[in-house]
Amino acid sequence: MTNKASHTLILNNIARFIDLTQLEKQKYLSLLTEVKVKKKDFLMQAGEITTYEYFIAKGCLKVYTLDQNGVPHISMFAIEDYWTGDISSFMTKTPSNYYIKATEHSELLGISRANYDILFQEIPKFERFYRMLYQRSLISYIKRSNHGISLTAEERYIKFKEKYPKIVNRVTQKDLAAYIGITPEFMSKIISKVNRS
Amino acid sequence: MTNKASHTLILNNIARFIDLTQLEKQKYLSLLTEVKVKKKDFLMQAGEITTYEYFIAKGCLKVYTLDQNGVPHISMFAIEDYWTGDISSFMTKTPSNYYIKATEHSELLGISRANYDILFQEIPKFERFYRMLYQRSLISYIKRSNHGISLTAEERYIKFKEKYPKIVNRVTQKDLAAYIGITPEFMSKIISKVNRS
DNA sequence: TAAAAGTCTTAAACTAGTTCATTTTTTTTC
DNA sequence: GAAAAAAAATGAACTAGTTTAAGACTTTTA
Repeated sequence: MTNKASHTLILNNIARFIDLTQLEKQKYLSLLTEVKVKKKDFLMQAGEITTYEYFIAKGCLKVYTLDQNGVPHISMFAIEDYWTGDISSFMTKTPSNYYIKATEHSELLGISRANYDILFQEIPKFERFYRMLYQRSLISYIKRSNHGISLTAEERYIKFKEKYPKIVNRVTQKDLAAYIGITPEFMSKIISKVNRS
Repeated sequence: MTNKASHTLILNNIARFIDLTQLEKQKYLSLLTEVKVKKKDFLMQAGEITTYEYFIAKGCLKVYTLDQNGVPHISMFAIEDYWTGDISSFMTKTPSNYYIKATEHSELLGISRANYDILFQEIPKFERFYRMLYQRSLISYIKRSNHGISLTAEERYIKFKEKYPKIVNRVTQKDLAAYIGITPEFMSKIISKVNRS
């Protein structure tokens, strides 16, 4: 993937919510850093203070925590045209509880915390962009937190397939289980049951 | 509660993130509507398009959905100094799935969708305010959705008590169960177990 | 391309949480 | 302040999801 392709992708993503002049586009792109992550490599690990937020131009990553027993719980899968990172660590400058690992070779555009602050000073329109981006994420996390406490595992799996048809076949069943919040064994049973019926 | 008290409260809430001039404060307050809700009355019901977002000056409300079986699932309890509503319905102008009911006599300040749009035109600083407000909410919902799939009911109850000590004694056990995501019977068992130990 | 490592499946025994039914306690209402 | 309604407690029978273990299949690596 050339520079150009990832730049087009991120500018289109931003154009959903705000219009930028040519100059603003150039300024914005100049604040970004290109990052490549090989499959199975970490973009970040728990304990670190996250100094970047990322846009995914290509690839797939999983964002997860490990509980007291070392069991992983996946917060999100991030694919092309998604944003990821640990917004809590990024904003509060405190150590993260999250790991972000590439499940495929991935190409990202990152913005540092310093540049994120500069961005709002130089192009205040970005307050609106992030206001709308966070608003949308909020809506989907509110829904997800409700599903977590009100639906059965089978219902959560069916919802996931409906909402993320592109992701469901791109990740392992084990990772899907860690996202749905069940054991891989039970995930296996659910999938064979749902496919049977 | 006088006008003044609720105005002071909401202006302080906003001052956490942005500074307003006297004129801006007046302009902002002029865009708000006072609403009172009696205990057990609805602020809104599923099926309606939500045209207001609310700041709670006094009281306590529960935001919940009903599932296929008519079982309630509480998304949040909103008390003084919190914001509430259905951000999804409010933004997309589509019918809500949520009910909001006062569990105590409550006094709110509401902003209509029309005034919300005017607000950003007249005082663009509010983009920043909402960017930061949504960012914070997002952080706490990301955490909550993780807890829903990774913690036991007892652990979720203990976390809730730690995070919301002011709310835990203000709502019924039944509503707490609907928030934690378990039956009232099992909530009762957990509470007697936790208090015993 | 063989070996190693990881993933998926299946099944039996187990546990966290539900359901249903009944009684006691607290809150609401007239 | 008595009666009615709602909330909380308790217990027995049940079910969704876990644990442990073992074998089959697939992917990665040298």
